Amino acid sequence: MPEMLEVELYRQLADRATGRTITSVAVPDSRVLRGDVSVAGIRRALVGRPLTAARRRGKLLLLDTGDGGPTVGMRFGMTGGLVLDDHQAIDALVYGPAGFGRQWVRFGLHLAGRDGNDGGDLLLHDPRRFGRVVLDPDEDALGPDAATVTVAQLRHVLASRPSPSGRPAAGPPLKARLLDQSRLAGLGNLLVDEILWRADLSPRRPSGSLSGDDVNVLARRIRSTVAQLLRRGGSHTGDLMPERRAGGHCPKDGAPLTKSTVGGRTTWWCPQHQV
DNA sequence: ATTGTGGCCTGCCCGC
DNA sequence: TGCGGGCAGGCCACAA
Repeated sequence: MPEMLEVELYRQLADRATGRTITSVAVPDSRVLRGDVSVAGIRRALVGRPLTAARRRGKLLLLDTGDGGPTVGMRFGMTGGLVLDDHQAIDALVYGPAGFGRQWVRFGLHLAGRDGNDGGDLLLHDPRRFGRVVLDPDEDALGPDAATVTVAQLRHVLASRPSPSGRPAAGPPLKARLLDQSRLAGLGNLLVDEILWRADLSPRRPSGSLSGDDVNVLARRIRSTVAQLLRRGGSHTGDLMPERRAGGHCPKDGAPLTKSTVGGRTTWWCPQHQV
């Protein structure tokens, strides 16, 4: 998906619809509901209710409704985008088709403004159909948000249960742990590669092998990288990104980058300084 | 129980 | 130009 930075931009856009009332719900492709609720059910739950807040946890966008209505949870998959009043939060996702296509709208809330006049539409635009809409998602199934992760929280994220033999397990690769949304919410493939590159840590390092200082530095790197790339405008604005390709070199020391699969995802890193 | 794998989907880009 | 293969910022069900 869009990672947490893109979803934060979606949240800021959706926040402009706070105070408007849902007058109808469009579900051109019911697969977006994943069987969690019927089209009729989601209409009953939402029509007539006001949007009261736009929140985010990790990559999950949360739209609260008033008058006892549910919270609408939106996940954006790999190519999902949010459109409000014909305004796109992200002009073109790096791995999605550029621009807007009416045929790629999978879900829509038609809105009325406070004065009762036409209040526009909030649309989920998702060519690849990996996005999902759910009612009242279990927010606590997600770990703490990466934007504000503390050292203590990160220590818990990286900790491994002792093995049956009693000795502490080395744990899965560091990158796999950072991508596990149930332990830490928000980081995706590009952000993790950028963060580990900045933190001088190999994505293959066993997650339980970090020293106290390592964890301290990594927590700071996560927060600062998230903040900086959000200011720059998204997950694809990292310093490693331009070199994340065949023949790419480390912007720090010029070493040829390594490409491999770690945590099930394509991973680029510098074998020279990431250890 | 944790961890790894395949599958879900579609569009784009590259090489033949 | 046309076509096939490989690839993609995520997540979920499933197997070991």
